Amino acid sequence: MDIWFHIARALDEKLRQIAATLPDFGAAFSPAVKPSDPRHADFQANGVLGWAKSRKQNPRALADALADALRPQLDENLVTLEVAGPGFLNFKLTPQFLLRWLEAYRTQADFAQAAGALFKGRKIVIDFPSPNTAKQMHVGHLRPMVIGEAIQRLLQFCGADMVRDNHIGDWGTNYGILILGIKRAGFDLDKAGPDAIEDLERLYKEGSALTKADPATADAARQELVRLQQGDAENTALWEKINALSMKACEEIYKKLGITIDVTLGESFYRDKVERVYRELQDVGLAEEDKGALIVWHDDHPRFARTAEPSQPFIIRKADGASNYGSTDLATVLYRREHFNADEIVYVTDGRQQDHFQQLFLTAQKWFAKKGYALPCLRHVWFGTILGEDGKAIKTKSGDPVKLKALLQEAVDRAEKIVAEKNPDLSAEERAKIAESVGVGAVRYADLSQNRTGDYVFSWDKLLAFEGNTAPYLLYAGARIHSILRKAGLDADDATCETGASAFETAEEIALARKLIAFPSMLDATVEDLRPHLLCTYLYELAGQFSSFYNANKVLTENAGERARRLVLCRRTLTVLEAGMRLLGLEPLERM
RNA sequence: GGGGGCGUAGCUCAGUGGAUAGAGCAGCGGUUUUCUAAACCGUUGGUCGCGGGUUCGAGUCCCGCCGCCCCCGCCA
Repeated sequence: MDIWFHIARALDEKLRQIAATLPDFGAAFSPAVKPSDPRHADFQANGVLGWAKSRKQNPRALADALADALRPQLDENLVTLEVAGPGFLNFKLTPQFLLRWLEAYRTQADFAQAAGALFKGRKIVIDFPSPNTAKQMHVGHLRPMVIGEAIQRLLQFCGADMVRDNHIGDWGTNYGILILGIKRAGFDLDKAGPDAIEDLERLYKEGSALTKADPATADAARQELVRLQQGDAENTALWEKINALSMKACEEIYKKLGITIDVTLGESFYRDKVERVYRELQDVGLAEEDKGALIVWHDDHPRFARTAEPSQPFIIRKADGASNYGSTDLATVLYRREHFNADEIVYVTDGRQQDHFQQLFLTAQKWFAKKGYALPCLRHVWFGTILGEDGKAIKTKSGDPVKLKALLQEAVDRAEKIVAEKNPDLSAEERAKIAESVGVGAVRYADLSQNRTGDYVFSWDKLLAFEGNTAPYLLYAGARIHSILRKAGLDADDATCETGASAFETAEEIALARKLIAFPSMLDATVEDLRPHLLCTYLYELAGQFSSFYNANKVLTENAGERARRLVLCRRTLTVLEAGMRLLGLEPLERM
């Protein structure tokens, strides 16, 4: 019998094959194998119940028949099968199976190779973090960065060929407002100091307030944008300087958060590519002029049809002739298809843009179909909003949101204090490194560990928590394993210490081993809907199982077989824990 | 009005139609001459917003309400 990497999938496949040969089942039967509550089994198949019901047969009898047919193919020294309750098939893995699995899949490379079959060779362009430039990053910018980075790492781990494209907002209305503000204030960008980004932000904020209060100013700002988009020399020069300043500020944050970016092709990159969009969409009869704007209706859609009330057209060119994000996003889909040969495009943005992306995807779909272009799979991976104390989205207009730079610095400072207290013997250099990993990791993990579709209220305590389901808890478990290996004088890469392992015996050993073999099923679930918090939950539970094991079972004992098998558990926990943490963007530590 | 999200322990949140709904924090009580106590163990705490329905089985699916947040023509 093989030691399958993906146990649930293998059992599911076996049950399907057997069922196809049985008179009461057939090829249409779906076993529905999934990880089980460990109180009952390791994996369970529930498919028999629904199948029996729809055929008005006794589920228990059918389950027995299926189990009896499969059992001869299973080595009972490795996996046992029982029928329980109304007709659950319960698979229990023996301690021997657990050990053999952990011996078969040792290194991060083994795991990556096994997982890499999922998206083998698939070209995926991921659009993140894509901020609007010319503003300093605040806590509201945290989510697209940390969620996007985790997702791109997950997809790559699963074998995808990634292009990380930072689609910055460098061509929109915000530039009109900012350019107007700079001109009116007589602000000289060449003489700007190191905090120039703060000045720009102030000018933008003032300008933004003015445009809301005064229609004439709003119009003036739009005119500045039109002039920029038409290539006006003065505005272009200003635009370039603003960009340079804001890119510099962003890159500092990207570096701190370990954000991977391959190309930065912002909206401005598509300024000479939107004409083709206007032309082709009109040629194929998708776009039409309405009140001076160019718009697309989707009459086959209940909300985006021209007859819908209220109407919600997809605007791809504004009445003043300027492009908007409809135009640039369409041009971007085409470019990603033609230039990057994308099989799939993943957009990581705020959930408030769901309508926009639905309209974008519908439009691209019809446009590509009419022109005979191959349509990439388009996915919108959206996330909830970080809210201010007032329960409203954090925005510049609602006061001064906490700057991301300051938040991260505060996190690192707090972590450093704790490191100094817990481990005073460390060098200043190592203390700083640990504080960086713990502090930044805590902020990032606090965001990632929540279901991405929910909103949450910003709070220092939440983002700077160091206890419970947090990054430091995971980092600490890893550091302890390194500590054991150090104590035993073992090289982390040398597996010879695992030789001669005896079968797992204690409840803690078995619980930890079971958690480890659940990694592939967890990865499936995480990648299916791209929900990093499932990985967080898993790692937290894994670290918890390890901590219980560590406290109850001494690893470095005199009994050679016991010591070897516990080292297998330690080393495999380290492999999975560190691989998982890196997928989330956390930097594992050897001591803390 | 239409669409989306959220509502689970005092607080913050997990929960793939499956067996007795779980964590953390807070509270209470323990564990260290032994591989890092940033830890571990025990314990208190529940009308899963309300009402129907589907199902062998519903926190989970469907319908109707209630509450909060977000989006709905020239912002992105």
